[in-house]
Amino acid sequence: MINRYGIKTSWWIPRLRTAGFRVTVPRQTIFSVLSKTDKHMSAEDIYMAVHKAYPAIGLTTVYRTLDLLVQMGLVLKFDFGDGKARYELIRGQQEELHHHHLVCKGCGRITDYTDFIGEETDLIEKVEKELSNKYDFKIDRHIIQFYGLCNECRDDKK
Amino acid sequence: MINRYGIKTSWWIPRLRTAGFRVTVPRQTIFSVLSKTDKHMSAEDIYMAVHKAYPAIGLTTVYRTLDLLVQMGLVLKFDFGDGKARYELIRGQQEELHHHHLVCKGCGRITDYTDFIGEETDLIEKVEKELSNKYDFKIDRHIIQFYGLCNECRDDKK
DNA sequence: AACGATAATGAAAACTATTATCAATAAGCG
DNA sequence: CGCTTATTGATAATAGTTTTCATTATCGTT
Repeated sequence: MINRYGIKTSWWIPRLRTAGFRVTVPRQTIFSVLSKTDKHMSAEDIYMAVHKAYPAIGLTTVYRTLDLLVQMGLVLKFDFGDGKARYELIRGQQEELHHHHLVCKGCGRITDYTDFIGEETDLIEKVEKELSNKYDFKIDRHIIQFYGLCNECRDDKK
Repeated sequence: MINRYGIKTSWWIPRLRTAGFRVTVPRQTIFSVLSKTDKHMSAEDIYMAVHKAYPAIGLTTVYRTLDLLVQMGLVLKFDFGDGKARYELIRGQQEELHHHHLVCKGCGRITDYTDFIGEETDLIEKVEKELSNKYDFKIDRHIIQFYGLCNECRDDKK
Protein backbone atom coordinates (compact mmCIF):
# COMPACT_ATOMS: atom_id res chain seq x y z
CA MET A 1 0.00 0.00 0.00
CA ILE A 2 1.06 3.50 -0.81
CA ASN A 3 0.09 6.44 1.36
CA ARG A 4 -0.68 9.97 0.24
CA TYR A 5 3.00 10.88 0.11
CA GLY A 6 3.87 8.04 -2.21
CA ILE A 7 5.68 6.19 0.55
CA LYS A 8 4.96 2.53 1.01
CA THR A 9 3.37 1.92 4.39
CA SER A 10 5.16 -0.52 6.59
CA TRP A 11 4.56 -2.86 9.49
CA TRP A 12 6.37 -0.60 11.87
CA ILE A 13 3.93 2.29 11.39
CA PRO A 14 1.38 0.86 13.82
CA ARG A 15 4.19 0.39 16.33
CA LEU A 16 5.05 4.08 16.03
CA ARG A 17 1.41 5.04 16.52
CA THR A 18 0.90 2.69 19.43
CA ALA A 19 3.93 4.13 21.16
CA GLY A 20 2.37 7.57 20.82
CA PHE A 21 4.63 8.93 18.13
CA ARG A 22 3.54 10.67 14.97
CA VAL A 23 4.04 9.16 11.56
CA THR A 24 6.03 11.69 9.56
CA VAL A 25 7.63 11.83 6.14
CA PRO A 26 11.20 11.91 7.49
CA ARG A 27 10.58 8.92 9.74
CA GLN A 28 9.08 6.87 6.95
CA THR A 29 11.82 7.81 4.54
CA ILE A 30 14.61 6.97 6.99
CA PHE A 31 13.02 3.67 7.88
CA SER A 32 12.59 2.89 4.22
CA VAL A 33 16.26 3.50 3.48
CA LEU A 34 17.27 1.18 6.30
CA SER A 35 14.86 -1.49 5.21
CA LYS A 36 16.21 -1.56 1.67
CA THR A 37 19.87 -2.11 2.46
CA ASP A 38 22.04 -4.77 4.03
CA LYS A 39 24.85 -2.26 4.51
CA HIS A 40 25.94 -0.88 7.83
CA MET A 41 25.21 2.77 7.22
CA SER A 42 26.39 5.77 9.20
CA ALA A 43 24.07 8.68 10.03
CA GLU A 44 25.72 10.64 7.22
CA ASP A 45 25.19 7.76 4.74
CA ILE A 46 21.54 7.62 5.67
CA TYR A 47 21.22 11.37 5.48
CA MET A 48 22.58 11.37 1.94
CA ALA A 49 20.31 8.57 0.81
CA VAL A 50 17.30 10.26 2.37
CA HIS A 51 18.35 13.57 0.91
CA LYS A 52 17.91 12.26 -2.63
CA ALA A 53 14.22 11.63 -2.12
CA TYR A 54 13.51 14.52 0.26
CA PRO A 55 16.21 17.21 0.22
CA ALA A 56 14.42 19.10 2.97
CA ILE A 57 15.12 16.43 5.58
CA GLY A 58 17.95 17.51 7.85
CA LEU A 59 20.79 15.58 9.43
CA THR A 60 19.50 16.38 12.90
CA THR A 61 16.28 14.59 12.15
CA VAL A 62 18.19 11.59 10.87
CA TYR A 63 20.01 11.36 14.19
CA ARG A 64 16.80 11.81 16.14
CA THR A 65 14.94 9.20 14.15
CA LEU A 66 17.77 6.72 14.46
CA ASP A 67 17.76 7.22 18.21
CA LEU A 68 14.03 6.64 18.21
CA LEU A 69 14.38 3.44 16.21
CA VAL A 70 17.09 2.20 18.54
CA GLN A 71 14.92 3.02 21.57
CA MET A 72 12.02 1.15 20.01
CA GLY A 73 14.27 -1.85 19.52
CA LEU A 74 13.94 -1.86 15.74
CA VAL A 75 17.50 -0.86 14.93
CA LEU A 76 20.90 -1.81 16.30
CA LYS A 77 23.65 0.76 16.68
CA PHE A 78 27.24 -0.40 16.28
CA ASP A 79 30.68 1.05 16.62
CA PHE A 80 33.43 -0.39 14.46
CA GLY A 81 36.15 1.92 15.66
CA ASP A 82 36.23 4.45 12.84
CA GLY A 83 34.64 7.19 14.88
CA LYS A 84 31.15 7.02 13.51
CA ALA A 85 28.20 4.91 14.58
CA ARG A 86 26.56 2.44 12.18
CA TYR A 87 22.93 1.46 12.10
CA GLU A 88 21.27 -1.74 11.05
CA LEU A 89 17.64 -2.76 10.96
CA ILE A 90 16.84 -5.85 13.02
CA ARG A 91 15.21 -8.46 10.82
CA GLY A 92 14.65 -11.30 13.26
CA GLN A 93 14.78 -12.12 16.92
CA GLN A 94 17.81 -14.35 16.62
CA GLU A 95 19.54 -11.53 14.82
CA GLU A 96 18.86 -9.17 17.68
CA LEU A 97 20.54 -11.38 20.23
CA HIS A 98 23.45 -12.68 18.25
CA HIS A 99 24.65 -10.24 15.72
CA HIS A 100 28.33 -10.67 15.07
CA HIS A 101 30.57 -8.95 12.58
CA LEU A 102 33.66 -9.29 10.47
CA VAL A 103 35.29 -5.90 9.88
CA CYS A 104 37.92 -5.18 7.23
CA LYS A 105 40.49 -2.72 8.53
CA GLY A 106 41.41 -1.85 4.97
CA CYS A 107 38.21 -0.83 3.23
CA GLY A 108 35.94 -0.79 6.26
CA ARG A 109 33.65 -3.39 4.72
CA ILE A 110 31.48 -5.05 7.30
CA THR A 111 30.15 -8.57 6.95
CA ASP A 112 27.40 -10.03 9.08
CA TYR A 113 27.86 -13.69 9.64
CA THR A 114 25.42 -16.21 10.91
CA ASP A 115 27.63 -19.28 10.52
CA PHE A 116 28.70 -21.13 13.63
CA ILE A 117 26.21 -19.00 15.49
CA GLY A 118 24.73 -22.12 17.02
CA GLU A 119 27.91 -23.18 18.76
CA GLU A 120 28.78 -19.61 19.59
CA THR A 121 25.39 -18.99 21.07
CA ASP A 122 25.70 -21.98 23.36
CA LEU A 123 29.07 -20.90 24.66
CA ILE A 124 28.12 -17.23 24.94
CA GLU A 125 25.08 -18.15 26.95
CA LYS A 126 27.13 -20.31 29.23
CA VAL A 127 29.78 -17.63 29.68
CA GLU A 128 27.13 -14.98 30.30
CA LYS A 129 25.56 -17.12 32.96
CA GLU A 130 28.82 -17.84 34.72
CA LEU A 131 30.06 -14.26 34.50
CA SER A 132 26.74 -13.05 35.85
CA ASN A 133 27.16 -15.27 38.87
CA LYS A 134 30.80 -14.66 39.53
CA TYR A 135 30.84 -10.90 39.11
CA ASP A 136 27.23 -10.28 40.09
CA PHE A 137 26.50 -8.59 36.80
CA LYS A 138 23.19 -8.61 34.97
CA ILE A 139 24.28 -9.04 31.35
CA ASP A 140 21.84 -8.07 28.65
CA ARG A 141 23.95 -7.58 25.56
CA HIS A 142 27.24 -8.56 24.02
CA ILE A 143 29.45 -7.56 21.16
CA ILE A 144 31.59 -9.91 19.12
CA GLN A 145 33.66 -8.48 16.30
CA PHE A 146 36.51 -9.89 14.27
CA TYR A 147 38.95 -7.48 12.65
CA GLY A 148 41.19 -8.25 9.73
CA LEU A 149 41.71 -7.77 6.02
CA CYS A 150 39.38 -8.93 3.28
CA ASN A 151 40.72 -10.49 0.10
CA GLU A 152 40.53 -7.19 -1.80
CA CYS A 153 42.65 -5.41 0.77
CA ARG A 154 45.36 -8.04 0.98
CA ASP A 155 48.18 -8.22 -1.51
CA ASP A 156 49.50 -11.57 -0.46
CA LYS A 157 47.31 -13.20 -3.08
CA LYS A 158 49.68 -14.15 -5.80
CA MET B 1 67.24 1.67 38.43
CA ILE B 2 66.43 5.33 38.51
CA ASN B 3 67.47 7.69 35.76
CA ARG B 4 68.54 11.31 36.08
CA TYR B 5 64.93 12.49 36.13
CA GLY B 6 64.00 10.25 39.01
CA ILE B 7 61.94 8.01 36.75
CA LYS B 8 62.38 4.29 37.08
CA THR B 9 63.79 2.85 33.88
CA SER B 10 61.76 0.14 32.35
CA TRP B 11 62.05 -2.81 29.97
CA TRP B 12 60.29 -0.99 27.22
CA ILE B 13 62.98 1.72 26.99
CA PRO B 14 65.29 -0.44 24.85
CA ARG B 15 62.35 -1.20 22.60
CA LEU B 16 61.77 2.51 22.12
CA ARG B 17 65.45 3.06 21.28
CA THR B 18 65.65 0.08 18.97
CA ALA B 19 62.65 1.36 17.05
CA GLY B 20 64.47 4.65 16.59
CA PHE B 21 62.43 6.74 18.98
CA ARG B 22 63.79 9.03 21.63
CA VAL B 23 63.35 8.36 25.31
CA THR B 24 61.65 11.41 26.75
CA VAL B 25 60.22 12.44 30.08
CA PRO B 26 56.60 12.51 28.85
CA ARG B 27 56.89 9.05 27.32
CA GLN B 28 58.36 7.56 30.47
CA THR B 29 55.80 9.24 32.67
CA ILE B 30 52.88 8.11 30.55
CA PHE B 31 54.16 4.56 30.37
CA SER B 32 54.69 4.58 34.10
CA VAL B 33 51.11 5.65 34.78
CA LEU B 34 49.80 2.86 32.56
CA SER B 35 52.05 0.30 34.18
CA LYS B 36 50.83 1.15 37.68
CA THR B 37 47.12 0.74 37.11
CA ASP B 38 44.69 -2.00 36.25
CA LYS B 39 42.07 0.56 35.29
CA HIS B 40 40.92 1.25 31.78
CA MET B 41 41.97 4.87 31.53
CA SER B 42 40.92 7.45 28.96
CA ALA B 43 43.41 9.89 27.45
CA GLU B 44 42.04 12.53 29.79
CA ASP B 45 42.47 10.26 32.83
CA ILE B 46 46.05 9.61 31.87
CA TYR B 47 46.66 13.28 31.21
CA MET B 48 45.45 14.17 34.68
CA ALA B 49 47.56 11.51 36.36
CA VAL B 50 50.61 12.56 34.38
CA HIS B 51 49.89 16.20 35.08
CA LYS B 52 50.38 15.67 38.80
CA ALA B 53 53.99 14.65 38.35
CA TYR B 54 54.82 16.87 35.38
CA PRO B 55 52.33 19.69 34.87
CA ALA B 56 54.10 20.76 31.72
CA ILE B 57 53.10 17.64 29.82
CA GLY B 58 50.25 18.42 27.47
CA LEU B 59 47.21 16.46 26.42
CA THR B 60 48.41 16.35 22.83
CA THR B 61 51.53 14.50 23.88
CA VAL B 62 49.46 12.05 25.83
CA TYR B 63 47.48 11.24 22.68
CA ARG B 64 50.63 10.98 20.61
CA THR B 65 52.38 8.73 23.07
CA LEU B 66 49.36 6.48 23.41
CA ASP B 67 49.25 6.12 19.64
CA LEU B 68 52.91 5.24 19.67
CA LEU B 69 52.43 2.61 22.34
CA VAL B 70 49.53 1.13 20.42
CA GLN B 71 51.62 1.07 17.24
CA MET B 72 54.44 -0.64 19.10
CA GLY B 73 52.01 -3.26 20.31
CA LEU B 74 52.48 -2.45 23.98
CA VAL B 75 49.06 -1.02 24.64
CA LEU B 76 45.54 -1.95 23.63
CA LYS B 77 42.98 0.69 22.73
CA PHE B 78 39.34 -0.03 23.46
CA ASP B 79 36.02 1.58 22.87
CA PHE B 80 33.25 0.88 25.34
CA GLY B 81 30.68 3.09 23.71
CA ASP B 82 30.87 6.16 25.93
CA GLY B 83 32.56 8.28 23.30
CA LYS B 84 36.10 8.12 24.62
CA ALA B 85 38.83 5.60 23.96
CA ARG B 86 40.37 3.58 26.81
CA TYR B 87 43.93 2.32 27.02
CA GLU B 88 45.38 -0.69 28.71
CA LEU B 89 48.93 -1.97 28.93
CA ILE B 90 49.42 -5.49 27.62
CA ARG B 91 50.97 -7.62 30.33
CA GLY B 92 51.24 -10.98 28.64
CA GLN B 93 50.89 -12.61 25.28
CA GLN B 94 47.74 -14.47 26.20
CA GLU B 95 46.29 -11.17 27.31
CA GLU B 96 47.04 -9.60 23.97
CA LEU B 97 45.14 -12.22 22.05
CA HIS B 98 42.19 -12.77 24.35
CA HIS B 99 41.24 -9.71 26.22
CA HIS B 100 37.56 -9.68 27.01
CA HIS B 101 35.49 -7.26 29.04
CA LEU B 102 32.43 -6.84 31.16
CA VAL B 103 31.06 -3.28 30.98
CA CYS B 104 28.54 -1.77 33.40
CA LYS B 105 26.18 0.54 31.56
CA GLY B 106 25.36 2.26 34.83
CA CYS B 107 28.67 3.37 36.30
CA GLY B 108 30.90 2.54 33.35
CA ARG B 109 32.99 0.18 35.45
CA ILE B 110 34.99 -2.20 33.30
CA THR B 111 36.05 -5.64 34.44
CA ASP B 112 38.61 -7.79 32.68
CA TYR B 113 37.81 -11.40 33.00
CA THR B 114 40.01 -14.36 32.36
CA ASP B 115 37.56 -17.03 33.43
CA PHE B 116 36.32 -19.47 30.82
CA ILE B 117 38.97 -18.03 28.56
CA GLY B 118 40.20 -21.53 27.80
CA GLU B 119 36.93 -22.69 26.34
CA GLU B 120 36.32 -19.36 24.69
CA THR B 121 39.73 -19.37 23.13
CA ASP B 122 39.15 -22.76 21.59
CA LEU B 123 35.86 -21.74 20.05
CA ILE B 124 37.10 -18.33 18.95
CA GLU B 125 40.05 -19.93 17.22
CA LYS B 126 37.81 -22.36 15.48
CA VAL B 127 35.38 -19.66 14.41
CA GLU B 128 38.23 -17.45 13.22
CA LYS B 129 39.60 -20.27 11.13
CA GLU B 130 36.28 -21.07 9.55
CA LEU B 131 35.35 -17.45 8.94
CA SER B 132 38.76 -16.84 7.39
CA ASN B 133 38.13 -19.65 4.94
CA LYS B 134 34.55 -18.91 4.12
CA TYR B 135 34.85 -15.16 3.67
CA ASP B 136 38.49 -15.06 2.63
CA PHE B 137 39.36 -12.73 5.47
CA LYS B 138 42.67 -12.64 7.31
CA ILE B 139 41.58 -12.13 10.91
CA ASP B 140 44.10 -10.76 13.36
CA ARG B 141 42.06 -9.41 16.22
CA HIS B 142 38.71 -9.75 17.89
CA ILE B 143 36.63 -7.95 20.44
CA ILE B 144 34.31 -9.58 22.93
CA GLN B 145 32.40 -7.39 25.33
CA PHE B 146 29.46 -8.06 27.61
CA TYR B 147 27.26 -5.15 28.62
CA GLY B 148 25.00 -5.04 31.63
CA LEU B 149 24.58 -3.71 35.13
CA CYS B 150 26.84 -4.41 38.09
CA ASN B 151 25.43 -5.10 41.54
CA GLU B 152 25.94 -1.48 42.65
CA CYS B 153 23.92 -0.14 39.74
CA ARG B 154 21.00 -2.51 40.11
CA ASP B 155 18.22 -1.90 42.56
CA ASP B 156 16.63 -5.29 42.27
CA LYS B 157 18.74 -6.45 45.23
CA LYS B 158 16.34 -6.49 48.13
C1' DA C 1 80.80 18.98 28.56
C1' DA C 2 79.26 21.61 24.61
C1' DC C 3 77.35 21.41 19.71
C1' DG C 4 74.00 20.66 16.28
C1' DA C 5 70.59 18.14 13.63
C1' DT C 6 66.13 17.00 14.11
C1' DA C 7 62.61 14.32 16.76
C1' DA C 8 59.43 15.54 20.14
C1' DT C 9 56.68 18.79 22.53
C1' DG C 10 52.88 22.18 23.96
C1' DA C 11 49.50 25.74 22.93
C1' DA C 12 46.23 26.83 20.04
C1' DA C 13 43.41 26.14 16.20
C1' DA C 14 41.05 22.84 13.35
C1' DC C 15 38.25 18.90 12.70
C1' DT C 16 34.51 15.37 13.16
C1' DA C 17 30.60 13.22 14.90
C1' DT C 18 26.93 14.18 17.62
C1' DT C 19 23.66 16.93 20.60
C1' DA C 20 21.07 21.06 22.25
C1' DT C 21 18.39 25.22 21.18
C1' DC C 22 14.48 27.40 19.36
C1' DA C 23 11.39 29.36 16.15
C1' DA C 24 8.68 27.44 12.28
C1' DT C 25 6.04 23.54 10.53
C1' DA C 26 2.83 19.82 10.14
C1' DA C 27 0.39 15.44 12.26
C1' DG C 28 -3.77 14.10 13.90
C1' DC C 29 -7.54 14.98 17.00
C1' DG C 30 -12.10 17.19 17.55
C1' DC D 1 -11.04 23.06 8.97
C1' DG D 2 -8.75 24.69 12.74
C1' DC D 3 -6.03 23.83 17.17
C1' DT D 4 -2.71 21.76 20.00
C1' DT D 5 1.64 20.31 20.33
C1' DA D 6 5.04 16.84 18.64
C1' DT D 7 8.32 17.19 15.19
C1' DT D 8 11.35 19.45 12.29
C1' DG D 9 15.52 22.04 10.26
C1' DA D 10 18.97 25.60 10.69
C1' DT D 11 22.22 26.98 13.64
C1' DA D 12 25.09 26.93 17.44
C1' DA D 13 27.27 24.19 20.89
C1' DT D 14 29.85 20.26 22.62
C1' DA D 15 33.35 16.60 23.25
C1' DG D 16 37.02 13.92 21.88
C1' DT D 17 40.76 13.82 19.00
C1' DT D 18 44.06 15.56 15.41
C1' DT D 19 46.76 19.13 12.97
C1' DT D 20 49.76 23.03 12.81
C1' DC D 21 53.81 25.27 13.87
C1' DA D 22 57.18 27.59 16.50
C1' DT D 23 59.92 26.14 20.57
C1' DT D 24 62.43 22.69 23.22
C1' DA D 25 65.14 18.72 24.34
C1' DT D 26 67.33 14.21 23.04
C1' DC D 27 71.40 12.03 21.71
C1' DG D 28 75.17 11.07 18.37
C1' DT D 29 79.25 13.62 17.47
C1' DT D 30 82.92 16.74 18.68
